[in-house]
Amino acid sequence: MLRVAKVVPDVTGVDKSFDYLVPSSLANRVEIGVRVRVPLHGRNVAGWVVAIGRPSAGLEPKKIREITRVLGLGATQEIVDLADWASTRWSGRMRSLIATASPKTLITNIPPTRYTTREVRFASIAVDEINRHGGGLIQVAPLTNLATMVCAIASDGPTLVVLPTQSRVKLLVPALKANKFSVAQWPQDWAAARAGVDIVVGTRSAVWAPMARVSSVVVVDEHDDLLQEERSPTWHARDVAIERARRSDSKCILMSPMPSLTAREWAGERVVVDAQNPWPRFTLIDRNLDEKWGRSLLTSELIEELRDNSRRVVCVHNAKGRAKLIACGSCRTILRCETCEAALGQLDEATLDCPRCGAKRPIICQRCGSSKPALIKPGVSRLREELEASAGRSVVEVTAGSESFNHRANVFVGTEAVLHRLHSADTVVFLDIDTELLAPRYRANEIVATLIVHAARLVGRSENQPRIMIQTHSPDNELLAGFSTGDFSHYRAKDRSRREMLGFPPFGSIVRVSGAGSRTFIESLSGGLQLGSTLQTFVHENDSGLIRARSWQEISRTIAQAPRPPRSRLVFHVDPPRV
DNA sequence: CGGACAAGCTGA
DNA sequence: CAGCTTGTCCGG
Repeated sequence: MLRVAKVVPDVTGVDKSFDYLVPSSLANRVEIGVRVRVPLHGRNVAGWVVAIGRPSAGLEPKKIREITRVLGLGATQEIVDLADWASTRWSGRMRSLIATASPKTLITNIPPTRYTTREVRFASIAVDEINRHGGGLIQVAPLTNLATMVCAIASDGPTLVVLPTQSRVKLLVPALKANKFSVAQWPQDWAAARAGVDIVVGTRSAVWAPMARVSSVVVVDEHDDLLQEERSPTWHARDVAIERARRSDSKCILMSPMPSLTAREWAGERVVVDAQNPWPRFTLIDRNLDEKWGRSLLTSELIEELRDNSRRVVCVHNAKGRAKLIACGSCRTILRCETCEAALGQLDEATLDCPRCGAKRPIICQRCGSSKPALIKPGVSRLREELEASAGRSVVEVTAGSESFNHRANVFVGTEAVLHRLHSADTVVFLDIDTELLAPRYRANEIVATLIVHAARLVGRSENQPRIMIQTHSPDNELLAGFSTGDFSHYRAKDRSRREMLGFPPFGSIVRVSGAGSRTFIESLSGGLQLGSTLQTFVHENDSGLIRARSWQEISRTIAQAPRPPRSRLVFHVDPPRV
């Protein structure tokens, strides 16, 4: 019986596999996942072997060409299968997923394995408990020592650790090595990871690392949206980790000080709270109470803090992409959507509309009934000068773009980048958390939580009464209230029921469709709705649009089966971080 | 994607 | 009808 290798070409725009004969000279090197060179349409292209089997039906045997060369190692059977699942889950192409798992340079040899045997077994009560559950969610404190916990997990077998940022990878790797574990940093130590080491560590792409054996897959700060790929396919490292562990019968351990709803739903009863280090002290500042309400970001409490020369203060103000807020002209309440609480935008003279869920209502304040709106747009250009004037000491501006700045200064102001660029502070002040909180994203809450976790870590090492100050017009917001009381149960219940009602993930699935032909494509879907379908569609003016359904399976099936309009180039963003 | 090829258009 | 553009299809 004729056997062929199915090859996915490494060519953009080609989304299928092609059959090739395996010449006997290469027979011992051609296996699932390897990178090969093949003739395709008169060109020689690289690609990956994704299966070995019988030729596709209807293909004339004499048309089948031979693999030209084996270039090097790529993915493994496990990763190819996982990529196949993910390409369905996020309606994307195999190519980008397998490429993520492959080495950036040609690698042909696997070095010897380096599993160490240790006399010391690292212990952690939380890890022991999560191991008894066979994996789950560890709700850590923001300052929990990560290396200790990973050492305990890795005492149980080869471990894959996924972190949101490169800076945390760089901190963790030496700490693990210091404890005599063999560590491969992804992606630079690709060969070592593939061969087998105690711990593989990397950012989100590491979840695709081919490894000889895995006994635990750990996702650190699983709430962080950096774990999701922005471009299509919009795979999320947390979800890939869960599936990878499930398929390989290993443990998936999610860690976060502010677990996402998805993680909590997945874990169910398998939650361990590790709260050895508490959160820093939170102060909510109600901007509504300030005399110069709505104009100045400088509340009296902030000014008091700035004038205390013993404190190193970091002010966070996300100026980029900030939306205008509409407030009530008489009672000063921010006009919000009654359904989902996002800040409303103004559609025309008389109508407000919700950029998050699409609800519309006349301009009437939900609190006092006034129909007189007022626009708030806090000035940003003079913010640093204003702070400096109030503080009576120099204030340094830090942005993602600013090359160097004076680290010895003691008051800083910047966008959220300031939280990453500095290493210590006594106080972090969120000058205006509302623009984040009320942003038209269904995960706005989680993004705010991520910012506050960063802040907690920044002040974490302070010996000088670390604190986080949050200026807001919405002090009753459940999330903010949760931070100030330490009790998030109310927030979680509300967040869950709101998302369930609106059908947002994980209680439903949303796809943004863009690219040529998306309008036609979406309209054809809504035309042929079948009985029992939960599909909803919406087309924007710019021809991109949304498809929603009760599950990603229904979304995936619909996208796969629906005919593509001619000349279309559709791009799907499934369950993206922002809609 | 990018090459092949067919169909459509133009000017002599 | 050669020479060119535009659109569609297909690759093993």
